[in-house]
Amino acid sequence: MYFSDFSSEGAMNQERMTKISHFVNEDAIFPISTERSTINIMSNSKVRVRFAPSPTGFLHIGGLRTALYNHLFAQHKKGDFVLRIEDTDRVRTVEGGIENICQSLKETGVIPNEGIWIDEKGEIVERGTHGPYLQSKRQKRHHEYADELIRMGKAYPCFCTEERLQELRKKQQLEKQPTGYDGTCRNLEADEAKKRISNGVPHVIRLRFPEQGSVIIHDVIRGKVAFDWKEIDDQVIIKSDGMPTYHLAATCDDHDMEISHVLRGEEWLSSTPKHIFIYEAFNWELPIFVHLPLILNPDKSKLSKRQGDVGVNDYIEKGYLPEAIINFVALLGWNPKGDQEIYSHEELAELFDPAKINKAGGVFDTSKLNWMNNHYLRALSEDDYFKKVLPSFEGIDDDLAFLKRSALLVRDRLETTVEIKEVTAFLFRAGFDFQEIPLAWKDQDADSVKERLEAVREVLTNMEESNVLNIQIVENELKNLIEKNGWGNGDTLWPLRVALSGMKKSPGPFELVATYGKERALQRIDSAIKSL
RNA sequence: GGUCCCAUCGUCUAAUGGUUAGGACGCUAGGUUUUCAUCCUGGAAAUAGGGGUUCAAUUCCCCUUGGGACUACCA
Repeated sequence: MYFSDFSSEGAMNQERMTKISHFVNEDAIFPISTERSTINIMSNSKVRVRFAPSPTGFLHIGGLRTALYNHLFAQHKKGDFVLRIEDTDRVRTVEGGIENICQSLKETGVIPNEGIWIDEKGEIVERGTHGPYLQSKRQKRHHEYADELIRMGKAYPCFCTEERLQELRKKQQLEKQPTGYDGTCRNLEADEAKKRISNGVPHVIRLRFPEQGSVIIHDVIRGKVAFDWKEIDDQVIIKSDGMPTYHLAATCDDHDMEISHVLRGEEWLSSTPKHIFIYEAFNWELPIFVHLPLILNPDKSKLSKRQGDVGVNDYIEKGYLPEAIINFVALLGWNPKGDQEIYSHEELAELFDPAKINKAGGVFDTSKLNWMNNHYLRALSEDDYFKKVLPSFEGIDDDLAFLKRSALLVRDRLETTVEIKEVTAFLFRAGFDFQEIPLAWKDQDADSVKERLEAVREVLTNMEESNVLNIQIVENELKNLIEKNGWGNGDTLWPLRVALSGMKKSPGPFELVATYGKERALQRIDSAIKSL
């Protein structure tokens, strides 16, 4: 069985198979006699998971992790990973949201094999046999399900106005009462309801939850979680504009798309009873639920803008490598055990196990991401490194070879690709102010500095260009010079380094010489000598 | 207010009914070095509190405290 290695809950599988009733004394709770729908699906042995974001904003780090875990699980199980877009909220939908979600997933390598995707031309396309995957296109189906629910007595039309409900809520809050729908339309006569509908009275459709008893959710991460029905509000499933709400749409779509495992954020845990109610009403087989711990701001609230960048594209633009982002995000809430820190996407897929996901939320703290990004930057081949980093040099200098040497010079100390411009700026500066940064080492006098720099100039002048570009040869030559004259490293190398960098702290003199090349290095040294 | 979830170094985490509670990032001290970074070697740093169960609890149970999510005709 595909769920057999959820090692945590052997019994859970048993229960899933025998399909326990979640209702207590069902007949008493559902007095309206209905035929139970029997749309049983065959037990699907293939793992099918989905990431179902709404295009109400750009893909953020939390969404990426949810998508990634779905992806890793699908890869691990050789199952399907579906991307569905939940665009049922017309007012909050953001222009370009779908494109951004697809693009961010694409750039980080979290690629679904079914559903919505973006092609090379940037066009949104749909792939797969369970479509449409744009939720708004499934409206007809959602209405069929809603009608069926009404027929079964599991849902009812509600004519309460938003204004009245808002006032009700306000009053409840003021009186410190639990907020919730007061059930005004719950027991409306069928004839009366029909009359109002045909008269065009605006209405929504609500689920009719049991008034007593409880539901138990079996969650892979959290085990059994119980809710009392009486705490749960009759949920709107069709809005007055005819659009379904998440609860109906996602549940029905998951079923229609034969989703076997629902991996989603923990914020959905408390509405899962509503979804189970729908599965039960239709006698559908439940998926396995995996509610992921939240990713948190530094103050431990749910991750949000306001407290820093959270968009995946923000991090891409800042110069974080996809491998680093994926590695970091994967380990935020899950860990394959052991002391390893660096994992490739393939390794993650190989090792991924939902049963080992943490319960507690995790703070998104970028300091480790920086370290990781530096690690991946250093692991890149030179060519790949140049591809990532050279665009930041646009318009700075025409000498490509020099730019490449400059990029290599600072590679080890780079945390993100975009900071390269700032870190290498001194290399391209016209001249330095040696009044500010002393060329002299400790209490060295000016004559000594001059002597050393002139000697270095002579050595470099007599070297072949190709040798000047070789760090090791430069080092050998200059160390010979120092030894021959009985000088100290400090009183020769410090002035040289400052002459070349104009800074107290910089890369070493040998690598600087080799980065500049003969002509540029000599220019720097000359101007330093002149300043003395 | 109600419901539900959660709790190991600052952060991400590992571990077990018996451990000097491990690793990583960050911080920090020293070494290497002309400076910085790298690199190497150290250091500080955690089981929220209180009750049980047990020979033994950080681990299992309960309570408290703290944090969080949800509480929409948003997802």
